[in-house]
Amino acid sequence: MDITPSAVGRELDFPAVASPGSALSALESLAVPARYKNGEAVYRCNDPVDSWYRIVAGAARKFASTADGYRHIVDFLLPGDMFGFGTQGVRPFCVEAIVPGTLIIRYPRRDAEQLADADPQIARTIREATFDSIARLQRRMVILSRTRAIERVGAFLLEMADRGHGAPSHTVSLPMSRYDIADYLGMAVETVSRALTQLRTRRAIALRGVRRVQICDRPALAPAP
Amino acid sequence: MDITPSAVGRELDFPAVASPGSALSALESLAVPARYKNGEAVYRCNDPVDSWYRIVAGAARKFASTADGYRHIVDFLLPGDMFGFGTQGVRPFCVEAIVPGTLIIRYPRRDAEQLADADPQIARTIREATFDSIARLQRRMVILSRTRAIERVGAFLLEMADRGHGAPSHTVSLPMSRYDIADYLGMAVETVSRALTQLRTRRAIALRGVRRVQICDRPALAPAP
DNA sequence: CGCGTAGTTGACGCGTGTCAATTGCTGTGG
DNA sequence: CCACAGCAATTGACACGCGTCAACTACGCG
Repeated sequence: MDITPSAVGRELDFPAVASPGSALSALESLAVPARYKNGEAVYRCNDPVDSWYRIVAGAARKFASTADGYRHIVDFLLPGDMFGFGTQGVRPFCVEAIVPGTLIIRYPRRDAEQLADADPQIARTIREATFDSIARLQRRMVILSRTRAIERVGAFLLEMADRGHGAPSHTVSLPMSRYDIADYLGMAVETVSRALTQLRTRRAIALRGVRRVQICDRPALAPAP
Repeated sequence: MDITPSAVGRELDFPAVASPGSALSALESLAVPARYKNGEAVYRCNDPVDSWYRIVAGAARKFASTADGYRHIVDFLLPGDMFGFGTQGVRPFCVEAIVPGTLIIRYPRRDAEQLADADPQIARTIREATFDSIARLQRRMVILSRTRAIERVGAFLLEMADRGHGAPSHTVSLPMSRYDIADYLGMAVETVSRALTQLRTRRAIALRGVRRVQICDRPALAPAP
């Protein structure tokens, strides 16, 4: 169910993201860190929006579930990502840790907003963080619109490779299960598995352990046939 | 696809806030209006980000095109929507008008950012609108992840109905072509057409003209089957 | 009136979802 | 330390929905 101990160690050893400038250090004075078990909820759907978050180590999934038991993962949260932004109302999604010992920092929303109001530099930092998250979302929409399963999985692997901070880009560690990947890409688990083996037989990737992928032929993963 | 991480700038769009107040009227002093013909480009991929935009009348499409001729529409821009926001880098997407005589207002970016830095109220307004934009994008991702064609089309119609400002919510006007809808939902044109006729035979919708849809059975369009 | 594009409908093959069985891995308890 | 339980992951068989190719209709414009 969990990833191998060695992989866990690597994830947890991730250094805190370098804070750009002194602006963020003011924000850091509000930080409230916490650890989460595998599957534990960071916040739930319909909870009030009273905090913003940043993930330091481990991984989490942001998802929506419909009445008919259908679940869709909107985003995977990796070390360095900020999430949970919002000003009022309630959470439209749930967030759960998917790696044991996931470390997440919480910023009380009201205090953070006061800081942003007082310091244009902080406001600008927050603005750019949300810009990043929107750019990521739009890129992902292009990926999701792809109809072919192999193209989706290939693009997903490339996305994870590019998000893997610091690590050599040709080996990707996938902290999430195949089921999570399936709910993320909007397809069946079996199709994810089949796409991976097909990519492997094409020598585009190689599996180093179940949740470690080595990218051998990067252009083969890009959608242009 | 040609959306390489390095090429992706920072861009976002969000609907105009309902309560502009005095803050936004300061922004309005920077406004530069212009009209566009059908298919005319507002800006192109890789253009520098030197302006923000707001659409007043007509409609436009924001899309990415890949080397293999594949095109994906990331967003439809309707009256009231702001778009083209970003701080640096180049445009990751193109924007084209899809209705003749589309009226779009342009805000020079540097001046607008200075306003945001000087006035926390403007910064907050932009920030909140950005959060809304993220919520909308994530909601759309849930729609796109649906595998069934009818569910996608149904959710799309509901989305357009909810975005239809002021108009009675049970009749939706679609300013875009079937091809645009197909590229937006990530499926073939024929499938869009078939889904519409199937929804029509189910008495869920009725076509009042080719691009006017009356919603008869709203729950039938909702994703729970 | 004829042309061009948008839109619809039909036929057919393939890819993907579904159901089912097997293997592999992890953590637990004897 | 081993055996077992339980889940993750893979692989196979099969039906069906969707993409593709094609033909036809509807509408607008010169």
